[in-house]
Amino acid sequence: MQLLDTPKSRTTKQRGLILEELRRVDTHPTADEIFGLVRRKMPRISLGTVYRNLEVLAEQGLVLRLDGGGGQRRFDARTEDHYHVRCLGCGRVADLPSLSIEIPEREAAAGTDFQVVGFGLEFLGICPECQAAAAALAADDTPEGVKE
Amino acid sequence: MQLLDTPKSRTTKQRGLILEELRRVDTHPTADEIFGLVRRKMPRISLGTVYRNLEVLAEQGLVLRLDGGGGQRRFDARTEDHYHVRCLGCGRVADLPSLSIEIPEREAAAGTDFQVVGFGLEFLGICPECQAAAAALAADDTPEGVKE
DNA sequence: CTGAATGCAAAAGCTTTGCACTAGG
DNA sequence: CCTAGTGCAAAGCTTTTGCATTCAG
Repeated sequence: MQLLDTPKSRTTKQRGLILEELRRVDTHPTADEIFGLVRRKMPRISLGTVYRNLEVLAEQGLVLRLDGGGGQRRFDARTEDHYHVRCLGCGRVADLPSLSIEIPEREAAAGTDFQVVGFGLEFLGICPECQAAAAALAADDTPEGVKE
Repeated sequence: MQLLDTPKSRTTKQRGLILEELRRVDTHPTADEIFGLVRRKMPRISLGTVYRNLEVLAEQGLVLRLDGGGGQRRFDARTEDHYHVRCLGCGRVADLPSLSIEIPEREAAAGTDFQVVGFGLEFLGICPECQAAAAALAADDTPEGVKE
C-alpha cells in the first residue's frame, strides 16, 4: 500500500537536461555546479529549478544525494570510539554501544588515487518519537477497517 | 614534527562551560542547543563564541563534530551500489569500485530504541590535487636541509 | 483546460567574520 | 603588557519558498 501518493510528474526539458548533464560527468557536482553545466545549454534556467528537480529526481531514485546524513551539525563530548544512529525524521542522534566493525580501508585505497585516511559511518533509523508520530499519522489516514 | 603550530589557547570561562555542559548531556546537541544550555548559566555569551569554541575544542580532540562528511550537498547519477571517497581538503567526491562490506545492522539495532533502517558510509581521504598542494606548502615551510 | 513546473527574487536557516573591547597568562 | 578570546552585529552561503506565468499532458 502506498501511504503518500506522489503527484504525477511531468517530463520537462529542464528536468531532462539536468539528469542528462549529471549523467555525463563523474564529478558528483553540487547543485550550483549542475546549475553551471545546465545553464550552458539553457541559459534562462534558474537555480531554484535545479534544486527542485534534483529533489524530484532523488525521490524517483534517479539520482543520489550525497550529504552523509546531512542536516545541522551536532557535537559530542564522548570521544571514545563509538558509532551513532541518526533519525531520518528529526535529525536527532543517539549513541550505540561499541560495535567492532571491519572496514576494508586498504581495499578502498587500492581503488582510488585519493590518499585514504579513514571513513565515516553512521546508522540511519527512526527514533521512538518519530515512530509514534508516523504511527499516529498512519492511523489518521487509514479509513475505518482498512488493513495494511 | 608539527607542521602547523597551533596558537596557544587560553582557558576561558566560556570555553570551560561549553565543554562542561556538552559533557553533561547525551543528546548530541547542535551549536544552537548548546548556546541555549550555556546561556542559562552565562546569559551574555554569544552564539559566535559558542561556534568558535566548538571549533577549537574539536581541534583539540575534546569534542567530536558529527556532520556526516559535511559541506555542500553533492549529487550522483550513478545509482548502482557503490561507495565514495570524500576529500577532506576540498570536498570533492570520487567513486570507488564496488566493495563488499559487512555492516552489522542487526547488532546496531539491538543496541538502540531507534528503528534502524540502514547506514551511511563514506571513505575520507585527500585528493591528488590537495596532496600536491600540501606537499608544496610543506616544502615552502621547510627551511633548507630540514628532514621530516 | 488544469495544475505541475518554471523564473525570479526574497527569505530562511546555519555558520563565519569584522571590529572594538575584555581579560587570561 | 600582549594578544587570544568575547559580544555584537553584519555578512556569507547554501537551500527553500512565494508568486505570477508558462507549458506538458
